[in-house]
Amino acid sequence: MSPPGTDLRERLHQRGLRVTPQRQLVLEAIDRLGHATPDAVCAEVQSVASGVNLSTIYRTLELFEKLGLVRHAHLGSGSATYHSAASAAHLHLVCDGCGAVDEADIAVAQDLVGRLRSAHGFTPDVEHMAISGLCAACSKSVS
Amino acid sequence: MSPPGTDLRERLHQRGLRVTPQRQLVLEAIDRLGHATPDAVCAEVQSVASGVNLSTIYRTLELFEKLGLVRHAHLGSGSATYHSAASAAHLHLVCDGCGAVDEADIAVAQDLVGRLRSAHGFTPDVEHMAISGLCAACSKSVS
DNA sequence: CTTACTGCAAATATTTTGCATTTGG
DNA sequence: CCAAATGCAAAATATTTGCAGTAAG
Repeated sequence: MSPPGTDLRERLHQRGLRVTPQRQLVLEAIDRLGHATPDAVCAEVQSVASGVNLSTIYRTLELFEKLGLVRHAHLGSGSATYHSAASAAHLHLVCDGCGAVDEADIAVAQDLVGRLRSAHGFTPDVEHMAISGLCAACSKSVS
Repeated sequence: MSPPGTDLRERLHQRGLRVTPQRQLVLEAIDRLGHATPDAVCAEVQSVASGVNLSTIYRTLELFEKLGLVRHAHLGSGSATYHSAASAAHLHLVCDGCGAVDEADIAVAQDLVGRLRSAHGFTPDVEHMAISGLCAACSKSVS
């Protein structure tokens, strides 16, 4: 295992980009948070260091996505959330009732993926999928 | 078949709400457009009548959703899009490459729905699902 | 040194809200 | 008439951008 940050250094240097403390902080924050909106990343970063501007967070996340370090998904009406690309691929289950976000293994979508491919020629991006509905707890309270 | 607009009248009257020209125009616009953002609905309405305020469009769409006349889905990063609830239920396939929106029968998700129910106790809202990926045309151009 | 990067403030875009006026029933 | 609905303008959010100063390599 390479020490943390090594991957970031390499990917940035390859393209003639620079390793800044802000970029390292953002990447660490994402790893710690799991899923997070740009705003949440900003708050998390500021709890460690003095302060990183929100614009920089946005620009950094966009860059990281281009570099393949993070991915984003749209969970409902709010902001997009970002998560480390290193973490296992998963589906997002967003509860309309309580807003909780659960994760499901992408294997549960295998059948769907196959059907969309053959019937529509469409190649779904399962990691990016957000599925809304009602979680176990909220299903009960409705019925 | 009842004449168009009858359904709207009934549902509004039932709740002591009023039938206004704006509400009729919005419903007609949604029917004509298929899928549309609030902004697009506004433009479509204004192409027929003189003008309906955007705030009114938002308030009207929210009301219609409560009444079960329309539904909305989040297709990618942009605004939510609304469509008639009367039209057949479907999944939205959004191409990351060209932005095209295709529709798939909800039957293709039957397996996924069952798995999420049994494994997570989660009841997905298939109509609301937006699936991103690459359409047939864009898949080719990438490879 | 060179130029990529950051912070800041202003510009955009999107959706919501308060309130005076209009209007459906 | 009277409560509901609309228009308008302002507020709240979310995201992007121009630019001058800072700092990585």
